[in-house]
Amino acid sequence: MPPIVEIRNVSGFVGQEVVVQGWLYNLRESGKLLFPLFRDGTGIIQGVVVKSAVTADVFARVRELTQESSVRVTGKVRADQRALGGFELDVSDVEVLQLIPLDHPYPITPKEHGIEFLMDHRHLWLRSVRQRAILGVRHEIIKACRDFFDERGFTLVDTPIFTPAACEGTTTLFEVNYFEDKAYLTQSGQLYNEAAAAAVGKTYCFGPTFRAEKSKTRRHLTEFWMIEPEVAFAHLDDAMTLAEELIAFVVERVLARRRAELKALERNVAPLESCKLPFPRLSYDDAMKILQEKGSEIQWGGDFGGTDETILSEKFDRPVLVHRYPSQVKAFYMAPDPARPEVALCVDVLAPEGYGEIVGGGERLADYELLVKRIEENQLPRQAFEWYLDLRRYGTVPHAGFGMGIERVVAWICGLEHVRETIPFPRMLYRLTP
RNA sequence: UCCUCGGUAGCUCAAUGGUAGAGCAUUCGGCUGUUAACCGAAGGGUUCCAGGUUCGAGUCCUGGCCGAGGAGCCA
Repeated sequence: MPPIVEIRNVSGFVGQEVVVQGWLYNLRESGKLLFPLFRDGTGIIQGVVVKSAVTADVFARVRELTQESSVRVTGKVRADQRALGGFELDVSDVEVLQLIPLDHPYPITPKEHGIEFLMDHRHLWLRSVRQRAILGVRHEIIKACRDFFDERGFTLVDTPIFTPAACEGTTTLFEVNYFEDKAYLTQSGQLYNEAAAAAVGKTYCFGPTFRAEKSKTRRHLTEFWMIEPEVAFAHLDDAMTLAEELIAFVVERVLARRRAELKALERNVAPLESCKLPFPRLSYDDAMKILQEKGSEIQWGGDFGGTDETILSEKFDRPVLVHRYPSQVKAFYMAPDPARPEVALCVDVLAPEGYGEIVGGGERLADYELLVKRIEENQLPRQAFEWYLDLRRYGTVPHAGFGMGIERVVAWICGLEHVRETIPFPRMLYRLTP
């Protein structure tokens, strides 16, 4: 039996008989010729079936193949200028694993579809060229993040998904029954990261996070993945440097290894290629001046809206770091600036091209008394945070970190309109299936 | 939660209150190099649901369901 070959590897088998296992992507016909397109998850290759060269049985089997029917195809690989990938398969035999019947055909045709239809068929939509490209870039981004931290001596410490209380107290949590108790799905691993940082020095976690906010925009999911580093003895500037180096590393990695996917997505790579270090840094105060000059209604003390973020990011050709927001708009655990206690030692990174905030973080409040005060001011249940206060009772040190939302990074790097395409099975305000 | 828009063939969409249509997909026929193939023919409808107005409703009115875009909030 000829070797089973992945389509992406056929170039090494020119002139040889191989077996390709996959699905029928499309079928064109011209008289006594059939041009079936096969895909196997690694690529697409066009088969050629000449009526006079195969048995009537093989010809008939290929001719009646329906879209996405599963097959095992035997044929000889041939280089051909006319073929899309440069290679074709001269089919000699086809084993049909499943012929999808005509009375319930594969629903996603190679033509246009609306978003509701596609989202309802997300489990099948993933098979399309475009979605596969996005999955590939997402994989590369996650791998790059992990490599970045691993190469710098960080230890991955997983944080829990069931949590007893709000991490930040500001956003809405998903509540679940936990035997006789209530539990909440995590909205950030950060508080646990701070414990881990005191254990291993440099840590990061990577996992799903949940927000029960009724946000309905192109930037929001109710379940999304976040990578969160936390470093003991680090200050705001260290966190900012770490964040910009991470982003630059990820972009460079995708450009180096996923050009084909970016091309399939018709992504203009010029804006990505300009993402060189260092990134511009802007204080909240300076950002405010820019926004007010541009006619924004925003007043000092308020957080930026989506339009404000777009105005700011359009001023630069690479991500911009905005630091020292007013404490009142930031979480209780943010350290105040000793020089100006009304602002927090925090940073947001805004992606270019209007993609908005991809990173949020900063220096944490290390002082026990101040942290107690902030917990009380925010009317958070003190008891739930006793373990967190322990971190300030037993050898507290300055420390800083941030969280980076993977889906927004994928959307930006791929140049997508909406984050719903960046995650295999998006969970949104009005979308829980499939 | 609020604002705006939408729901008609498998899909994408048309249709002054007056016979429900097109393109694509599907099936059949034609073509020995097709590239979202092309050419010809055919089949395909509970117009989201429930009421109401009208001689007559896909179209107008009321309520509901579902979805999309945006706002606020966030990554």
